[in-house]
Amino acid sequence: MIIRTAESIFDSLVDQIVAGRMKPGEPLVEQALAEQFGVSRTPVREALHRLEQASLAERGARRAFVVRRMKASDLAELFEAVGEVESVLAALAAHRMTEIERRHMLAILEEGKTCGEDAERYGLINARFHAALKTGARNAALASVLEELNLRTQAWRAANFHVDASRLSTSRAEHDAIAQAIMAQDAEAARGLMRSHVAASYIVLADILSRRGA
Amino acid sequence: MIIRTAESIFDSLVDQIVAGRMKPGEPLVEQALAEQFGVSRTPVREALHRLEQASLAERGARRAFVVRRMKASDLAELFEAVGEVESVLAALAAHRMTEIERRHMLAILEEGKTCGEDAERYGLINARFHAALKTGARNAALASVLEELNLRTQAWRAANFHVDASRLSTSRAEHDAIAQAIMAQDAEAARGLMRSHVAASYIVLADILSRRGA
DNA sequence: TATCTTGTTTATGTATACATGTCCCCACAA
DNA sequence: TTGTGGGGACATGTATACATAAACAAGATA
Repeated sequence: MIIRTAESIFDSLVDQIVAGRMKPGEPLVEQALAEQFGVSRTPVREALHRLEQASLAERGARRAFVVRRMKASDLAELFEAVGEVESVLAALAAHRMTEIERRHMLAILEEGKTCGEDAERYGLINARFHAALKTGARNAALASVLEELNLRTQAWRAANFHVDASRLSTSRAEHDAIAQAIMAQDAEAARGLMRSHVAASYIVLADILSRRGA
Repeated sequence: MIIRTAESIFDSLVDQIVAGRMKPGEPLVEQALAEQFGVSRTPVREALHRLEQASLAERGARRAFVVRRMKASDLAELFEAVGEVESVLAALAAHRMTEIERRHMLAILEEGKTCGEDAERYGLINARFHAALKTGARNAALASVLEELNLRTQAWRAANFHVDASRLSTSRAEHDAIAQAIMAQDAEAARGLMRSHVAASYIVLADILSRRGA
């Protein structure tokens, strides 16, 4: 990828952080990044500020930016927030999805069953399922909020990619249950199921992290 | 206020937009604002980008920034989002507030009853009540999300300040009901009551706006 | 008359130089 | 030994000049 604009620099940095190639605490110095990307400090500077607002970077020593460090409790709060917002979207989608959207949602899940144990491919299907709910909820403000929160969680999801893999069949079953509730237009059931779904994936992730720490 | 830094420029612009002194569609030109504030374009530029991220500004003609225009449907979505997030916070707070926090919350509401018809003073009490729930929910991620959403609604709240006034006694009763649910640790009741509470204030606001439009 | 081209205007985007601020470290004195 | 003050390094903050992109208008051409 050729880097020219501030936005592409932002995207590139997000990629590197989310993919775990830049680790928490690692310094993000304007001058160094500017030379690395072959541009001046100005666009790099803008990218770093956007990173800070996305909670992917924070101020470290000497006011310099560093890749954001997160405590375990921060991660727990973040996943709780994602779970709650996704739950709301699921509940709204239960009432608001059109017939076409419902069928589309079911088709996505069917496709997910053809993935077998291919975790990477299933991950894409998973994303499409959640995207379908986001659209079906008919609320751009909540959708943007969720995207912002997800940006933060992805740093962990990527670093601990095998969470999805270990939960693959469980996750499929949970998705089916959520879809069923939505088809029945049972908003409260959809909400509760989605909350459990997100919480379950968090628990696996937290377990992996704590084993590493131990 | 003396304007020197990018952050204070941002704050100043937020104030002017939120207070309705800058109206939707009004252009925000870097050069003009720089001269007005007595600084160079650089800090103004940074402030404008932050405004865009806060959804208070958007791109208009000639790629220039303008104060964000909102359609009625956007406003409805926004209030729905606020209502849902506040509901979640209320539900979490029902389980998590300490005894001290609960007493503090009740004290705030008692103080609200001494305001009489002083809408401005009651507005402050109102803010403190919602802030107490935000703290009591013990989730910084959700709290920051709510703050961001509220930043957007305030542009309307300020312009239509008398919404609070017209609903003063009703609002008090709703707050009492929410507090009661929280004291009883009834999360689902708190959630539902809070949702209605926000929806009710939106309905009044929308009514005022549609009368103006008519 | 319609449209395509091109110049001008107006705004943002980027590069570079300089200003400011913070933290570290070490000298030096109580 | 410890506390304190100043110099220097390093990183961000700001000012200014130049580059670029998009929209509008005027004029040439079919």
